Amino acid sequence: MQCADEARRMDESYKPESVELEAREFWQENHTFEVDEDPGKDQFYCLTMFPYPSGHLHMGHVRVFTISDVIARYQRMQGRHVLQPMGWDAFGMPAENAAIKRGVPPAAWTYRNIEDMRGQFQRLGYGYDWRREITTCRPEYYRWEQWLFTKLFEKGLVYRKNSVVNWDPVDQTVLANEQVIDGRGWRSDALVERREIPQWFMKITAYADELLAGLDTLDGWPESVKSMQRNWIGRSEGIELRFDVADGDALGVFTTRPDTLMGVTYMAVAAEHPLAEKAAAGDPAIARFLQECKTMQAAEAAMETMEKKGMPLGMSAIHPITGDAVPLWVANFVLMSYGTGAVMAVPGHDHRDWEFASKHGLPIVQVIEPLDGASIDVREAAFVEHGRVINSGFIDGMTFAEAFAAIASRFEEQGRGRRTVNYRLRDWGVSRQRYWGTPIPIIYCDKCGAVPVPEDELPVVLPEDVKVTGVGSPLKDMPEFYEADCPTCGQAAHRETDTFDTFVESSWYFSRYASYDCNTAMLDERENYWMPVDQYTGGVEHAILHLLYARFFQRLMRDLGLSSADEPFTNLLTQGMVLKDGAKMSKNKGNTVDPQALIEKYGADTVRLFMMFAAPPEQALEWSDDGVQGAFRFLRRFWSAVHANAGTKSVAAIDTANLNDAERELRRKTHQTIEKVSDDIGRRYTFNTAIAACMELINAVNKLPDVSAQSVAVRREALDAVVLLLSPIVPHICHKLWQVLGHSSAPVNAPWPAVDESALQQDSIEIVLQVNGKLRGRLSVPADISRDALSALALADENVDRFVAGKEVRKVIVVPGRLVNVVV
RNA sequence: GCCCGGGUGGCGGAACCGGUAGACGCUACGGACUUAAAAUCCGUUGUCCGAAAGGACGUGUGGGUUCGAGUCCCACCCCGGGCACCA
Repeated sequence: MQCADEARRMDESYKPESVELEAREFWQENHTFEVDEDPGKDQFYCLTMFPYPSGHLHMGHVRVFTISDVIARYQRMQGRHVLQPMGWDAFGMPAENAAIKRGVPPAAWTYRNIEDMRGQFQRLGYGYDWRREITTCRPEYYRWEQWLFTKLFEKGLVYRKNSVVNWDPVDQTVLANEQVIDGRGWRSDALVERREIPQWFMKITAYADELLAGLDTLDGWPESVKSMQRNWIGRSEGIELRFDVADGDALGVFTTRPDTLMGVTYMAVAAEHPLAEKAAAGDPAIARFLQECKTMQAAEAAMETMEKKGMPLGMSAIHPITGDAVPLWVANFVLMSYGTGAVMAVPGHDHRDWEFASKHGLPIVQVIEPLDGASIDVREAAFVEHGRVINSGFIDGMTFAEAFAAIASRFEEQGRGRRTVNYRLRDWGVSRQRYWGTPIPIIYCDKCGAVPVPEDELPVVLPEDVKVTGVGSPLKDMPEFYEADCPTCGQAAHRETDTFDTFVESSWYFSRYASYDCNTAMLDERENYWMPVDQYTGGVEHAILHLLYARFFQRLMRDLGLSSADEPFTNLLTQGMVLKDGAKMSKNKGNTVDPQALIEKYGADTVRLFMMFAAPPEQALEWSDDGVQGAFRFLRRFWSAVHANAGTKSVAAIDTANLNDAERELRRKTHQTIEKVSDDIGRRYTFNTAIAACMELINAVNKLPDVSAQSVAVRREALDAVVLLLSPIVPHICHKLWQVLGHSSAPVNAPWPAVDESALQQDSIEIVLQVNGKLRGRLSVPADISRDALSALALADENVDRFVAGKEVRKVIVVPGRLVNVVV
């Protein structure tokens, strides 16, 4: 007897490892997640931002891939034909750093990491079509990227120009912003210098207006992301005008505030501006200042927070209206690469100009007054809002728009300026002076210049067996790589040794999953079946760069006839970070938790459940070991609740007319839960509240212990529902429990449960009673009660009466189905 | 500095359209079971006053709108993400 009990208990106890293996084998044997194009089916493309193969899975990965997998599995149960692929963003700096540290070539290190991580992903039960796996460092992938670049070259959408990099004078190498710490090289500790070198650019600005307008069509994107992109593109209407400089030079500037033109009291140019260099030639102090400006980081954040410095150049510009002399300064915060490298300064009506003027004792003049006539003093603070023009001669009294038009027309007549649109967005510099990246397919010929590598010579293959030292790219020491014949004239030439920014690979991989094995073109007609991505999920840190570049590439591919979609991602979900002790999990901080160890201890379902339960996906998630334990406990309760109710072979049909109150209430709860979970997973992506609702339902099942046939049937209905509702989140345990409940199908292939509206009906509802907005009582009333009857009942209530107590009732507010508020 | 978020019990969070603040879970405490421990189950758990009934206070800070504000408006403080070569 005891032995039999023991045996049954063993059988019924939850053992994640075997349960999860069984489910995984089922999916694998049935090729469950392998999908091909089927025009008769409603397709759904569910994609996660692919990972960099760092070698170890971290909690951030588990979180984002689980979110996406839950959505994919839910959509599948909705009857959609779901594609969920996976791949590797395999080029990047960490491989070079590992190579320097350990002497392993980046390629070998990367491939090894991919093997390790693929195994970990499979253990987590994600429903990927692994046949479509993409690895960006493989020539069969990047050859198409090289091909695209040569097409863009032909279309004039790429060009070469000088631009600024961080130069480490000791290591003789270019540093990434991340490698500059407090203005010094991370390895050499040398003061980093700004250096201009020729680099390739893609004309993203040619698409600025379209990228901006496209945001209005992205109803499935978070407003915050769209807003960040709008501000990043930074479209502004203004005028471009020319200030003459004393001895024949001219200074072009752009302004969005021509109405403040009479308030210009000085001009500032960048250190690299020709006028600054001209002044420096005759003045050692200016030359020293320009030299000082070179030891400055390229990052905008560093620039904006540094001390604003400047000095007069001893030259003047001529004000285009008054003809007055305006002093010319050089300033470290004006950048040669932004706009014209010069700004007109209006300290009375611009914060930064005001600060600089105050510091250097430059005059501050008021030329705008507030429309409401409020009194202001520009000596105290800049007034930056639009207003009415004053102290400005022919434009006095005008509004912003009137003054803008008047100034623009005058300059256009004089040929001194014109109306124009300016963008904050700059063209995308794609050259990197690094080895581990896609070779830029260009050959430099002394006679023919820069020549794209012809299609039949692609791919330009990156040699993988190299020694990385950290000083320059190994490609520069490999004549077998860089020696080439000019494709045009055939004479000896040399190959570009720079590689692409790794953002280039991630700007089109989503399309390639559809045409993953096509070796005759970048994309084929299958692209049209899957694209655009229905649901894209990834870190909010990619809100601007990656997502903007991908939107740009989508348009490039469209304009080359490779795709018909304007936008690559219809719906976007940005997930928050995983924190521990309030800080981002990172190796540096030593606060990481290894997902692998947890999976071994509790199983994949527990880890998935905790991740989805601890916080809604967009928020930061605080790690908690106790919370993981709690998730495991819940799965055990879930397991035993199902087993406790699975004994009866045949379950009676539910006779809805003959349920007692408790049974009817449990049924209502079952269908309320189906309704809520469908909305939480399908629309709101609030997986935490979906799980909470399922927990409540299981608690309610356990509280209905009656063994009558109808009670058994109602409990089974609830458990059938909850197994299906939780199956996208904890798919392995649900796969097993579905069998335990006597079903021969698998939840992954089952339809999503439907709500029985009649089960939701309620005869009486609870109404809250308030006096002056404070809760004073509750009332159970018929669901269809009239407003007047409700109002009368409320006033008659003794709790309400206690607080009304003879005072005059001024108003009674009735919110049907919710509350009555008596105002006295 | 600029752009975008966030701030609710001891903790993670819930409250979806301005209508019961604290669902669900964790922790802690009390109890049951056990020779014992673990596991499990039951109960309590925002703060203060009160024996209780009940009351007052309470969503970063200060103001405002409203019958009613965690939710809307204004100002401020703190924390996080991004700022173009980390991915």
